[in-house]
Amino acid sequence: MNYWLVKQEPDSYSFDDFVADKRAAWTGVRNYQARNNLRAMKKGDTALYYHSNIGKAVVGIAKVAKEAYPDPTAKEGDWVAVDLVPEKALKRPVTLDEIKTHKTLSEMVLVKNSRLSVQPVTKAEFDQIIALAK
DNA sequence: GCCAACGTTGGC
DNA sequence: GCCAACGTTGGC
Repeated sequence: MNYWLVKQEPDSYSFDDFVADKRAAWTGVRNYQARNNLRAMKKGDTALYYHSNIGKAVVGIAKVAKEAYPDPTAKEGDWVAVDLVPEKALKRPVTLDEIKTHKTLSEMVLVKNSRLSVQPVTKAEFDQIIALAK
């Protein structure tokens, strides 16, 4: 089981929207690194849901419901999408500020390469985020 | 709203 | 194949 972090601007698709939909096709990724991460996702993997720009916090947890398939929104090029389902909202969002101040989390891709929209997360990082959310 | 960081594009 | 120019992202 692997851990991931997906990023979304709450203005365009918040975690609440996601929960209301019960399932989302994660389409529109047009970055090679992010695409490779999508490809590496396995059904049942866990992903943190991060709100960029507004909030700047991890707000929820999602599960991979369907592994990578060709992105239907891509007219050309070799792009993929996955399907995600919401698992649960965190009791308390874990903000980017907090993440930066924690030693275990300061090496996260989120901090090092903030622009990557689909990123791997280590188990240690994941566990720490969950602990902080309580 | 600004701007730094990064990725992509295109001229050479 | 290099690198300058450009566009986009996202933190501030």
